[in-house]
Amino acid sequence: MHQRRTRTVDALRMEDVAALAGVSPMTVSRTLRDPGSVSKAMRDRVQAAVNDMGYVPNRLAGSLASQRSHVVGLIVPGLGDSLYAGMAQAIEGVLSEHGLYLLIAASHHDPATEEAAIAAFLAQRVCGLILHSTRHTDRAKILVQAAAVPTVEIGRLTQTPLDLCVSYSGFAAAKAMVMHLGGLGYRRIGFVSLPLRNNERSVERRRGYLAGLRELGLTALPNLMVEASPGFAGGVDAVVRLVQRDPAIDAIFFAADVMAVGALFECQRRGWAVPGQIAIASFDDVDLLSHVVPTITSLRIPREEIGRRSAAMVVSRLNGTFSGPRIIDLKFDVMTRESTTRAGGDIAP
Amino acid sequence: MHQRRTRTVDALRMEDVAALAGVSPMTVSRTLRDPGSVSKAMRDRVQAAVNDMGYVPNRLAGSLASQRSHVVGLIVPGLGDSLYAGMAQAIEGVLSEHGLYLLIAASHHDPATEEAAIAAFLAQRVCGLILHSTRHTDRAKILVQAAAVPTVEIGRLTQTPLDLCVSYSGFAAAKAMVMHLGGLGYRRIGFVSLPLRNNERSVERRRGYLAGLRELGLTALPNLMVEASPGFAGGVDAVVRLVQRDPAIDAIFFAADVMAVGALFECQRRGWAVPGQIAIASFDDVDLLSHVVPTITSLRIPREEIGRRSAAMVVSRLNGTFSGPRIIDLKFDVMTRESTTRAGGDIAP
DNA sequence: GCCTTTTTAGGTAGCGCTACCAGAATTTGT
DNA sequence: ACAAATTCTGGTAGCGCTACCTAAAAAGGC
Repeated sequence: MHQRRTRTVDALRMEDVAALAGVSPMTVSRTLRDPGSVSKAMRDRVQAAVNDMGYVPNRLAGSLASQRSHVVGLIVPGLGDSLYAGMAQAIEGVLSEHGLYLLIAASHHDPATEEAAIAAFLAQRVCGLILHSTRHTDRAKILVQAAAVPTVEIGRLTQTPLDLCVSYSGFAAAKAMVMHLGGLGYRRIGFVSLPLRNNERSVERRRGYLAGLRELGLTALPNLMVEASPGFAGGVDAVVRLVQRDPAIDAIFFAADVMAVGALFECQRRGWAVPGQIAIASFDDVDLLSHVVPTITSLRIPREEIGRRSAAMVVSRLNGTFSGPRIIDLKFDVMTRESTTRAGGDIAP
Repeated sequence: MHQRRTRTVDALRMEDVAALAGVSPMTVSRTLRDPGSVSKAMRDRVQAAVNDMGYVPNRLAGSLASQRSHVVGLIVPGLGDSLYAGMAQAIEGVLSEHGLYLLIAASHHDPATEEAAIAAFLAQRVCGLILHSTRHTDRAKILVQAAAVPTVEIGRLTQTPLDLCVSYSGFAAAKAMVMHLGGLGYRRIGFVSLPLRNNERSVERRRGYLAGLRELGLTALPNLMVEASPGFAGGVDAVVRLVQRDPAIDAIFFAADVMAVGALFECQRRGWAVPGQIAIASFDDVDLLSHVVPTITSLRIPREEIGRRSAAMVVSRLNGTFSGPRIIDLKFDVMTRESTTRAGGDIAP
């Protein structure tokens, strides 16, 4: 029984703590995981030894032995976008309350990248998975199903989730906004979305826009629909193109991101009155929208709640206390603000 | 040799793959980790078996056995803030190129919370640590030092890092901006910061402001310095307070976050000309600043580069290829924009 | 062709922890 | 006070992999 690999300056083991406390390693293990199952005397001795030595347990070993990990994987298109960052924040908050940690990867909207991240996370034996995307490669689906780990999809309300889903209806939201604009009297309502290719969320929102128009009895004019790149610049570009195509346009609904804000600024630069000449509405209620002048009408999406609820679902699955629907459809609100005011905005100059 | 815990529907093990491929588990292990060390014939057989079975290796076991993990821990004040999110994004990008994954926790600016996260991450045996804060509890310092894991601090340029540091000088940056404003002819320069208490970064920036004034031969007026809460609202509040205290104020330097933007909007609401009546300058060059009307002069901070460099340092330490200074002082730029134009801004109406 | 050097494959023994069972200590019932 | 029930603690055997070493196979030297 000779020892091959010589232990050098390695970290402390339970055995070391146990020796100092004068108990068996098992008692140390139990004290750390379930203090109630150990008598007070033992518990105190162990705690003292742990503190004295500065012992940090090895959860890798623990997870391997118990077949249970404390890490949840989250895959979002990217962290740079404040929308995803907000969700991640909410998720992290809930998980940390339950002693769980968050492993994060970016998919960059690419299913193949997502698949690689899923495989890597499952190799790390995550105990749960939260995926923003609802489009996955076949192998990704197989991997997730085989791993049999709680998995929540949050980017879009899908009726066929891998496992669980928490989101809102982008269709209903977009439609509601169009109806709202119609109700205010706008008739030539433009629509700006991110590129539709490979983006179910954008497609869904556009369907909502079209449905809204139909219900209002308006015809969809191809001239009034454009795709734009994300960010402020996309909005700048889109508003200019739309006004060129149809100078009589009276409202524009920007179906993603901060494009609406970029458009507003461009209107200010060009001296186009917002509202008055053009009304502007946005999706995704970022903070900025309620601070710009004029404030921008938009859809308030329950971002934080999606984060919290999805994390909570994972937690309850792990506890075995899960009950309730596998698909949760959260509500959104139309936030009416100055940018769509009809009576001719008398905003301070 | 009876088996206690019955293997139920557990995941595949290397042994299973080895059996199918007709080789030993060791060969499977080597094929997966270092394909070059295995003959082509074996390698192909193993690869085929892995693919056929959909085998996902257990990295928990691998890391335990090899004493090497593939996870880096990142602790930031919060993910919601786009500044931190941008850094996290850059870090994730570099790490994923090297087969490393990112574990994230939020400290909420609290050293005790940070300590807990550090302990948890070390328990997960992260192979590297990136900390935004440079203020740590004593125990946190001891833990990090004892773990002997590459650790980079990125929030502030400290001369006494725990291990490594990548940042820029908040002092120099703030001073440079004040000098810039002075050079443009502004004389009553206000300063707005986040609460100074427990925030070294804010304190450092204020020192830079004071040093700048001194060099300009201006006296620091307590009336011109205020603290404000983060976000747009803080800027709104601060600009109003400053103008009330000293209506002759001619410029305001907002030393954090998006406060400058909030202030700009409030000026627009109140009809205060920016620039003209008040010039506005900001810290942290977020995208928004170059899109608002007028665009806002600010300090471009190398956020992404801090992220990339810090991740790269961890990677090179792990490879053993690390060389170079332990402290990296990245440069910043003063981005001159419309909000501080002196000649009386002739920006399109 | 035979022996030495270089590859390549396999066996064994842990990595540090926890599940499970057994045995010791303590409490309770009468 | 003694047996029975109820704690509590300890030993053993893995969890699934990899480091290390040995043995076999292939390649090279004369």
